[in-house]
Amino acid sequence: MGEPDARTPRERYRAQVQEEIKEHAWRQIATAGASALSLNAIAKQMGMSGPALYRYFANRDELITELVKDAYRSLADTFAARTGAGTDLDGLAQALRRWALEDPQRYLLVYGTPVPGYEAPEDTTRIAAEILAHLLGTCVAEQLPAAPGPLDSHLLVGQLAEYGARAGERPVSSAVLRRALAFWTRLHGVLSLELAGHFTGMGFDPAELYADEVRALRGQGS
Amino acid sequence: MGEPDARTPRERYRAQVQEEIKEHAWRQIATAGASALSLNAIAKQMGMSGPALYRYFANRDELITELVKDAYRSLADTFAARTGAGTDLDGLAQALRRWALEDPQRYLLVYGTPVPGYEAPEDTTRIAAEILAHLLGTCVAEQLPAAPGPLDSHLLVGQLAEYGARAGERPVSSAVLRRALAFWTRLHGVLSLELAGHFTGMGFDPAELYADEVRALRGQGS
DNA sequence: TGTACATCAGTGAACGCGCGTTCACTGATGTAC
DNA sequence: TGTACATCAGTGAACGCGCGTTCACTGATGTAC
Repeated sequence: MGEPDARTPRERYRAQVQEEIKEHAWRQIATAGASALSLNAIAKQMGMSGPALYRYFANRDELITELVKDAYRSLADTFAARTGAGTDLDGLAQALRRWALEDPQRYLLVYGTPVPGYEAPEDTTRIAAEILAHLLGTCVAEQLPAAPGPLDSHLLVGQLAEYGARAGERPVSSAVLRRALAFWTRLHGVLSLELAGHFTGMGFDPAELYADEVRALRGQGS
Repeated sequence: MGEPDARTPRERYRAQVQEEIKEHAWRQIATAGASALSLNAIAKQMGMSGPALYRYFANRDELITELVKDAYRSLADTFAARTGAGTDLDGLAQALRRWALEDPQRYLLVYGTPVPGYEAPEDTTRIAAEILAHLLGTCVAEQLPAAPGPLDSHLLVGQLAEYGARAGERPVSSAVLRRALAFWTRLHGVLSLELAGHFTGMGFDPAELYADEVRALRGQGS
């Protein structure tokens, strides 16, 4: 610990306040959703005047962009930590679920209904692709049973390959790609409905449904 | 045509204006999302003053509730029309996709990220259960390959049974229930990601991914 | 058929509120000599 | 070490806006006798 901090005190302070703003933003999103995010409200909670925030973010959209990027980054890191060692799909799936339940609104901010009028900048989609690449890489490494599907996208394979999705020298067949995408969509299906509260009052445990889907994807059962 | 309308002219007029308000509301939701729905804006578009709308809806929440109910009702009817005759899962799945793409925001309003602060009243969840019951009924009728799963919810089966989910006298096993739920979550997974634009730029056709999932659910391929 | 009354749709003014954002300014912190 | 200057964080007032909602009201439409 204690590699010397190259930043000036001002820069450190600046980064710290910026972080504090984001924390309040997340707390606000957690209670009222992303569309209710208000700069003035954040400022008030921090004991500052509204305009002060414009020292740290050009406008509301830029703050949201930063939150989206942080969310993607956080999930990408979670996946990266997993794919390094054990490389099991099970672990990846459970990590995803834990990450989602840890902060539902964070999950919904990136994978839920898009904020109307907000357009994600290019670098966020790059991180999103990196996340998908981790998934694809793990699918390749685990040699999943890959049903032949018509899905064929050299474009996507090419995009994902940039992020080391190849996992060794095994080539990515379109069947594996299809499998990885199914992995994504199925888990998202259960997760998003659970987070939206669509299973409440139905008398079963969403975790079991989730586990079932993981099992089906790995080839035991359908 | 032409069964006599028991309603008075005033009632007919009232219903007509109410319908017109909803249409404008949908158009607004389609462009800016549900959280941006504004009574004043609707009134302006209709050439009325804002307060006039309070003759037709007690407040903003009641209007949203009505829209949610209409959306559920619409999907339930679509399913009902299908399950009556042919009773095939394929048709049901395609009908769902068509219904979703026909008006993406309508789909997202009921199955997307919940509007923060808005709580769905009991009768909407009843229609939602009816929709699920159609699905379960079709699963039972088609005798899907049902992998044994731990999912067991007499509560849910009981709820769904009220809406004629039993489909003849075949009992609903927990395995079939699990299958029906997977049907729902998997299709929603593909659909919601597609509607949110998460597949754009990836170079494949979401319809194929969707068709793959339907095929897998029906037992050909995994 | 005509009159008296009740019902109800719609208006316009008003209330209080919070929003994003700009602007000119003050005061503290850092930098250069 | 001390002074002169530049940088930058934060303030307070202000702008224009749209929101949901209430209220007292006008005027048209329907109902009862």
